[in-house]
Amino acid sequence: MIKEKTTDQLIKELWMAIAKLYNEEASKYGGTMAIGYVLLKIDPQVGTPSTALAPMLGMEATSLSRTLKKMEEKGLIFREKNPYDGRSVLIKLTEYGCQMREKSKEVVLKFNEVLNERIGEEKLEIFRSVSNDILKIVNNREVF
Amino acid sequence: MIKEKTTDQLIKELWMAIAKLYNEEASKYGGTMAIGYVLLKIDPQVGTPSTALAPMLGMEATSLSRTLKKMEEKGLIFREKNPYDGRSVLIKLTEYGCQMREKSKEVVLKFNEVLNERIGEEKLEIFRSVSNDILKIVNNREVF
DNA sequence: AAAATTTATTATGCGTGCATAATAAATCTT
DNA sequence: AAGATTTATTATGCACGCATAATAAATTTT
Repeated sequence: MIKEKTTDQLIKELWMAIAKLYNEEASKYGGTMAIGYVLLKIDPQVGTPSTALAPMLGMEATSLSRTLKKMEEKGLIFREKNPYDGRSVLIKLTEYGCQMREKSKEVVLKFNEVLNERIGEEKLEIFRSVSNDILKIVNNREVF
Repeated sequence: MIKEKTTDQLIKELWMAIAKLYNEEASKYGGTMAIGYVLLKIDPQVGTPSTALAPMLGMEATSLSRTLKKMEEKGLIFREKNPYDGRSVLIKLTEYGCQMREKSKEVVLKFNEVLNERIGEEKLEIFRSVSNDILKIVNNREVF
Protein backbone atom coordinates (compact mmCIF):
# COMPACT_ATOMS: atom_id res chain seq x y z
CA MET A 1 0.00 0.00 0.00
CA ILE A 2 1.24 3.47 -0.85
CA LYS A 3 0.73 5.51 2.31
CA GLU A 4 1.11 9.21 1.63
CA LYS A 5 -0.25 10.91 -1.44
CA THR A 6 2.06 10.46 -4.37
CA THR A 7 3.37 13.51 -6.19
CA ASP A 8 1.61 12.60 -9.41
CA GLN A 9 -1.73 12.38 -7.68
CA LEU A 10 -1.11 15.64 -5.90
CA ILE A 11 -0.53 17.28 -9.28
CA LYS A 12 -3.67 15.66 -10.62
CA GLU A 13 -5.82 16.94 -7.78
CA LEU A 14 -4.26 20.35 -8.02
CA TRP A 15 -4.99 20.70 -11.70
CA MET A 16 -8.52 19.32 -11.37
CA ALA A 17 -9.26 21.82 -8.63
CA ILE A 18 -7.95 24.74 -10.67
CA ALA A 19 -9.85 23.60 -13.75
CA LYS A 20 -13.04 23.42 -11.74
CA LEU A 21 -12.51 26.90 -10.35
CA TYR A 22 -11.74 28.35 -13.78
CA ASN A 23 -14.78 26.68 -15.27
CA GLU A 24 -16.96 28.12 -12.55
CA GLU A 25 -15.65 31.61 -13.20
CA ALA A 26 -15.86 31.27 -16.98
CA SER A 27 -19.42 29.98 -16.85
CA LYS A 28 -20.50 33.19 -15.13
CA TYR A 29 -20.17 34.96 -18.47
CA GLY A 30 -20.94 32.08 -20.79
CA GLY A 31 -17.39 30.88 -21.30
CA THR A 32 -15.35 27.80 -20.52
CA MET A 33 -11.86 27.22 -19.22
CA ALA A 34 -10.45 26.04 -22.54
CA ILE A 35 -11.93 28.97 -24.44
CA GLY A 36 -10.43 31.34 -21.90
CA TYR A 37 -6.99 29.88 -22.40
CA VAL A 38 -7.23 30.20 -26.16
CA LEU A 39 -8.48 33.76 -25.97
CA LEU A 40 -5.43 34.77 -23.96
CA LYS A 41 -3.09 33.56 -26.69
CA ILE A 42 -4.72 35.53 -29.47
CA ASP A 43 -3.22 38.93 -30.07
CA PRO A 44 -6.15 41.33 -29.86
CA GLN A 45 -4.54 43.77 -32.28
CA VAL A 46 -3.19 41.72 -35.17
CA GLY A 47 -4.50 38.21 -34.48
CA THR A 48 -2.45 35.04 -34.22
CA PRO A 49 -1.67 32.36 -36.83
CA SER A 50 -3.59 29.21 -36.06
CA THR A 51 -0.43 27.16 -36.35
CA ALA A 52 1.18 29.11 -33.54
CA LEU A 53 -1.63 28.59 -31.06
CA ALA A 54 -1.28 24.91 -30.21
CA PRO A 55 2.43 25.14 -29.31
CA MET A 56 1.75 28.21 -27.20
CA LEU A 57 -0.91 26.31 -25.32
CA GLY A 58 1.22 23.20 -25.05
CA MET A 59 -1.41 21.08 -26.72
CA GLU A 60 -2.05 19.21 -29.97
CA ALA A 61 -3.36 21.10 -32.97
CA THR A 62 -6.08 18.51 -33.34
CA SER A 63 -7.31 19.19 -29.81
CA LEU A 64 -7.59 22.86 -30.59
CA SER A 65 -9.72 22.41 -33.68
CA ARG A 66 -12.98 21.80 -31.86
CA THR A 67 -12.48 24.65 -29.44
CA LEU A 68 -11.76 27.07 -32.28
CA LYS A 69 -14.88 25.89 -34.06
CA LYS A 70 -16.98 26.54 -30.96
CA MET A 71 -15.37 29.93 -30.51
CA GLU A 72 -16.29 30.81 -34.08
CA GLU A 73 -19.87 29.68 -33.53
CA LYS A 74 -20.03 31.77 -30.39
CA GLY A 75 -18.85 34.78 -32.35
CA LEU A 76 -15.60 35.17 -30.45
CA ILE A 77 -13.22 34.78 -33.38
CA PHE A 78 -13.08 34.78 -37.15
CA ARG A 79 -10.51 33.45 -39.59
CA GLU A 80 -8.60 35.52 -42.04
CA LYS A 81 -6.63 34.05 -44.90
CA ASN A 82 -2.91 34.43 -44.56
CA PRO A 83 -1.68 35.76 -47.94
CA TYR A 84 1.82 34.36 -47.29
CA ASP A 85 0.71 30.81 -46.53
CA GLY A 86 -2.63 29.70 -47.88
CA ARG A 87 -2.72 26.62 -45.66
CA SER A 88 -2.43 28.52 -42.45
CA VAL A 89 -4.99 30.97 -41.21
CA LEU A 90 -4.91 34.04 -39.03
CA ILE A 91 -7.22 33.83 -36.02
CA LYS A 92 -8.65 37.21 -35.06
CA LEU A 93 -10.85 38.35 -32.22
CA THR A 94 -14.23 39.91 -32.77
CA GLU A 95 -15.25 42.85 -30.59
CA TYR A 96 -17.11 40.39 -28.37
CA GLY A 97 -14.04 38.17 -28.34
CA CYS A 98 -11.94 41.08 -27.12
CA GLN A 99 -14.34 41.67 -24.27
CA MET A 100 -14.29 38.03 -23.25
CA ARG A 101 -10.54 38.01 -23.49
CA GLU A 102 -10.40 40.78 -20.93
CA LYS A 103 -12.60 38.76 -18.61
CA SER A 104 -10.37 35.72 -18.96
CA LYS A 105 -7.32 37.84 -18.36
CA GLU A 106 -8.78 39.20 -15.15
CA VAL A 107 -9.43 35.70 -13.83
CA VAL A 108 -5.95 34.45 -14.61
CA LEU A 109 -4.23 37.57 -13.30
CA LYS A 110 -6.27 37.54 -10.13
CA PHE A 111 -5.54 33.90 -9.46
CA ASN A 112 -1.81 34.26 -9.98
CA GLU A 113 -1.78 37.41 -7.90
CA VAL A 114 -3.37 35.57 -5.01
CA LEU A 115 -0.80 32.81 -5.36
CA ASN A 116 1.99 35.35 -5.14
CA GLU A 117 0.51 36.93 -2.05
CA ARG A 118 -0.34 33.73 -0.27
CA ILE A 119 2.57 31.49 -1.21
CA GLY A 120 5.30 34.07 -1.51
CA GLU A 121 7.46 34.72 -4.54
CA GLU A 122 10.40 32.72 -3.34
CA LYS A 123 8.59 29.45 -2.71
CA LEU A 124 6.45 29.96 -5.78
CA GLU A 125 9.60 30.32 -7.88
CA ILE A 126 10.92 27.02 -6.58
CA PHE A 127 7.54 25.46 -7.30
CA ARG A 128 7.61 26.74 -10.86
CA SER A 129 11.19 25.65 -11.36
CA VAL A 130 10.47 22.13 -10.12
CA SER A 131 7.35 22.03 -12.30
CA ASN A 132 9.48 22.81 -15.32
CA ASP A 133 12.02 20.18 -14.34
CA ILE A 134 9.34 17.50 -13.99
CA LEU A 135 7.79 18.59 -17.26
CA LYS A 136 11.11 18.10 -19.03
CA ILE A 137 11.66 14.68 -17.46
CA VAL A 138 8.20 13.56 -18.52
CA ASN A 139 8.27 15.03 -22.00
CA ASN A 140 11.67 13.54 -22.73
CA ARG A 141 10.36 10.18 -21.54
CA GLU A 142 13.19 9.83 -19.06
CA VAL A 143 11.09 7.62 -16.84
CA PHE A 144 10.08 4.44 -18.67
CA MET B 1 -0.30 40.39 -22.89
CA ILE B 2 0.84 37.90 -20.25
CA LYS B 3 4.50 37.31 -21.01
CA GLU B 4 5.81 34.33 -19.08
CA LYS B 5 3.86 31.15 -18.57
CA THR B 6 1.39 31.54 -15.73
CA THR B 7 1.53 29.12 -12.83
CA ASP B 8 -1.91 27.73 -13.59
CA GLN B 9 -0.94 26.88 -17.13
CA LEU B 10 2.29 25.33 -15.97
CA ILE B 11 0.29 23.06 -13.69
CA LYS B 12 -2.06 22.24 -16.54
CA GLU B 13 0.74 21.26 -18.89
CA LEU B 14 2.44 19.30 -16.16
CA TRP B 15 -0.63 17.24 -15.40
CA MET B 16 -1.49 16.70 -19.05
CA ALA B 17 2.03 15.41 -19.68
CA ILE B 18 1.90 13.01 -16.75
CA ALA B 19 -1.55 11.79 -17.74
CA LYS B 20 -0.30 11.11 -21.24
CA LEU B 21 2.68 9.19 -19.93
CA TYR B 22 0.56 7.14 -17.56
CA ASN B 23 -1.94 6.36 -20.27
CA GLU B 24 0.85 5.18 -22.53
CA GLU B 25 2.18 2.87 -19.85
CA ALA B 26 -1.25 1.59 -18.86
CA SER B 27 -2.25 0.89 -22.45
CA LYS B 28 0.70 -1.50 -22.74
CA TYR B 29 -1.25 -3.97 -20.62
CA GLY B 30 -4.77 -3.00 -21.58
CA GLY B 31 -5.36 -0.49 -18.82
CA THR B 32 -5.95 3.23 -18.52
CA MET B 33 -4.70 5.91 -16.18
CA ALA B 34 -7.95 6.26 -14.29
CA ILE B 35 -8.32 2.53 -13.79
CA GLY B 36 -4.78 2.39 -12.48
CA TYR B 37 -5.51 5.04 -9.91
CA VAL B 38 -8.61 3.25 -8.68
CA LEU B 39 -6.83 -0.09 -8.48
CA LEU B 40 -4.22 1.40 -6.17
CA LYS B 41 -6.87 2.48 -3.70
CA ILE B 42 -8.48 -0.92 -3.38
CA ASP B 43 -7.11 -3.06 -0.59
CA PRO B 44 -6.09 -6.33 -2.28
CA GLN B 45 -6.76 -8.33 0.88
CA VAL B 46 -10.11 -7.16 2.24
CA GLY B 47 -11.42 -4.81 -0.45
CA THR B 48 -12.51 -1.21 0.03
CA PRO B 49 -15.98 0.28 0.58
CA SER B 50 -17.11 2.07 -2.54
CA THR B 51 -17.99 5.13 -0.47
CA ALA B 52 -14.40 5.48 0.66
CA LEU B 53 -12.90 5.43 -2.81
CA ALA B 54 -13.95 8.80 -4.18
CA PRO B 55 -12.61 10.79 -1.23
CA MET B 56 -9.34 8.87 -1.37
CA LEU B 57 -9.01 9.75 -5.03
CA GLY B 58 -10.05 13.32 -4.49
CA MET B 59 -12.88 13.02 -6.96
CA GLU B 60 -16.68 12.94 -7.08
CA ALA B 61 -18.47 9.68 -6.46
CA THR B 62 -20.43 10.19 -9.65
CA SER B 63 -17.22 10.38 -11.66
CA LEU B 64 -16.09 7.10 -10.24
CA SER B 65 -19.23 5.23 -11.18
CA ARG B 66 -18.39 4.81 -14.84
CA THR B 67 -14.84 3.73 -14.17
CA LEU B 68 -15.98 1.12 -11.67
CA LYS B 69 -18.48 -0.17 -14.19
CA LYS B 70 -15.76 -0.54 -16.81
CA MET B 71 -13.51 -2.22 -14.28
CA GLU B 72 -16.23 -4.70 -13.52
CA GLU B 73 -16.77 -5.40 -17.21
CA LYS B 74 -13.05 -5.94 -17.63
CA GLY B 75 -13.11 -8.44 -14.79
CA LEU B 76 -10.86 -6.41 -12.51
CA ILE B 77 -13.28 -6.04 -9.61
CA PHE B 78 -16.50 -7.40 -8.19
CA ARG B 79 -18.93 -6.00 -5.67
CA GLU B 80 -19.76 -7.60 -2.37
CA LYS B 81 -22.68 -6.53 -0.26
CA ASN B 82 -21.68 -4.81 2.95
CA PRO B 83 -23.66 -6.51 5.73
CA TYR B 84 -23.35 -3.44 7.95
CA ASP B 85 -24.70 -0.95 5.41
CA GLY B 86 -26.87 -2.26 2.64
CA ARG B 87 -26.55 0.92 0.62
CA SER B 88 -22.82 0.78 0.43
CA VAL B 89 -20.86 -1.94 -1.29
CA LEU B 90 -17.44 -3.46 -0.80
CA ILE B 91 -15.26 -3.31 -3.90
CA LYS B 92 -12.95 -6.28 -4.19
CA LEU B 93 -10.21 -7.20 -6.62
CA THR B 94 -10.33 -10.32 -8.74
CA GLU B 95 -7.15 -12.28 -9.27
CA TYR B 96 -6.68 -10.44 -12.55
CA GLY B 97 -7.38 -7.18 -10.76
CA CYS B 98 -4.62 -7.94 -8.28
CA GLN B 99 -2.18 -8.52 -11.10
CA MET B 100 -3.11 -5.28 -12.80
CA ARG B 101 -2.85 -3.48 -9.49
CA GLU B 102 0.75 -4.60 -9.20
CA LYS B 103 1.46 -3.24 -12.66
CA SER B 104 -0.06 0.12 -11.77
CA LYS B 105 1.88 0.21 -8.56
CA GLU B 106 5.13 -0.37 -10.40
CA VAL B 107 4.43 2.53 -12.73
CA VAL B 108 3.58 4.97 -9.94
CA LEU B 109 6.46 3.89 -7.74
CA LYS B 110 8.92 4.09 -10.59
CA PHE B 111 7.78 7.55 -11.58
CA ASN B 112 7.98 8.92 -8.06
CA GLU B 113 11.33 7.26 -7.55
CA VAL B 114 12.70 9.01 -10.61
CA LEU B 115 11.35 12.31 -9.33
CA ASN B 116 13.13 11.80 -6.04
CA GLU B 117 16.38 11.00 -7.78
CA ARG B 118 16.23 13.75 -10.33
CA ILE B 119 14.66 16.59 -8.36
CA GLY B 120 16.00 15.84 -4.94
CA GLU B 121 14.01 15.25 -1.79
CA GLU B 122 14.39 18.74 -0.45
CA LYS B 123 13.09 20.62 -3.47
CA LEU B 124 10.45 17.99 -4.03
CA GLU B 125 9.21 18.47 -0.50
CA ILE B 126 8.83 22.19 -1.07
CA PHE B 127 7.03 21.45 -4.31
CA ARG B 128 4.62 19.14 -2.54
CA SER B 129 4.09 21.57 0.28
CA VAL B 130 3.30 24.43 -2.11
CA SER B 131 1.01 22.13 -4.06
CA ASN B 132 -0.94 21.43 -0.90
CA ASP B 133 -1.09 25.12 -0.07
CA ILE B 134 -2.45 26.01 -3.50
CA LEU B 135 -4.90 23.13 -3.29
CA LYS B 136 -6.27 24.49 -0.05
CA ILE B 137 -6.57 28.02 -1.40
CA VAL B 138 -8.44 26.77 -4.44
CA ASN B 139 -10.68 24.32 -2.62
CA ASN B 140 -11.65 26.90 -0.02
CA ARG B 141 -12.47 29.32 -2.83
CA GLU B 142 -10.18 31.96 -1.40
CA VAL B 143 -9.61 33.49 -4.79
CA PHE B 144 -12.89 34.74 -6.25
C1' DA C 1 -45.80 0.07 10.06
C1' DA C 2 -46.18 3.99 6.71
C1' DA C 3 -44.33 8.14 5.24
C1' DA C 4 -40.55 11.26 4.91
C1' DT C 5 -35.77 11.89 4.68
C1' DT C 6 -31.18 10.78 3.89
C1' DT C 7 -27.61 8.48 1.34
C1' DA C 8 -25.54 5.66 -2.43
C1' DT C 9 -25.60 4.67 -7.15
C1' DT C 10 -26.58 5.15 -11.95
C1' DA C 11 -27.97 7.79 -16.19
C1' DT C 12 -27.20 11.38 -19.26
C1' DG C 13 -25.05 15.14 -21.31
C1' DC C 14 -21.18 18.43 -21.68
C1' DG C 15 -16.33 19.95 -21.87
C1' DT C 16 -11.66 18.83 -22.89
C1' DG C 17 -7.76 16.27 -24.26
C1' DC C 18 -5.63 12.45 -27.07
C1' DA C 19 -5.05 9.38 -31.22
C1' DT C 20 -5.83 7.99 -35.76
C1' DA C 21 -7.60 8.61 -40.17
C1' DA C 22 -9.44 11.41 -43.77
C1' DT C 23 -9.41 15.92 -46.44
C1' DA C 24 -7.67 19.71 -48.51
C1' DA C 25 -4.48 22.85 -49.95
C1' DA C 26 0.06 24.30 -50.75
C1' DT C 27 4.84 23.17 -52.07
C1' DC C 28 8.30 20.48 -54.25
C1' DT C 29 9.91 17.26 -58.09
C1' DT C 30 10.37 15.94 -62.37
C1' DA D 1 2.34 21.67 -65.86
C1' DA D 2 1.33 16.95 -63.63
C1' DG D 3 2.21 14.14 -60.03
C1' DA D 4 4.16 13.33 -55.48
C1' DT D 5 4.91 15.05 -51.04
C1' DT D 6 4.35 17.82 -47.19
C1' DT D 7 1.50 20.41 -44.04
C1' DA D 8 -2.84 22.24 -41.97
C1' DT D 9 -7.39 21.20 -40.75
C1' DT D 10 -11.34 18.50 -39.74
C1' DA D 11 -13.81 14.13 -38.50
C1' DT D 12 -14.52 10.49 -35.43
C1' DG D 13 -14.15 7.87 -31.43
C1' DC D 14 -12.26 7.09 -26.76
C1' DA D 15 -11.08 8.40 -21.92
C1' DC D 16 -12.15 11.00 -18.04
C1' DG D 17 -13.88 14.54 -15.12
C1' DC D 18 -17.98 17.47 -13.71
C1' DA D 19 -22.98 18.60 -13.01
C1' DT D 20 -27.65 17.62 -12.63
C1' DA D 21 -31.36 14.60 -12.35
C1' DA D 22 -33.31 10.16 -11.60
C1' DT D 23 -33.34 5.65 -8.92
C1' DA D 24 -33.03 2.78 -5.22
C1' DA D 25 -32.28 1.41 -0.78
C1' DA D 26 -31.72 2.29 3.93
C1' DT D 27 -32.72 5.08 8.04
C1' DT D 28 -35.48 8.14 10.69
C1' DT D 29 -39.91 10.15 12.02
C1' DT D 30 -44.43 10.01 13.09
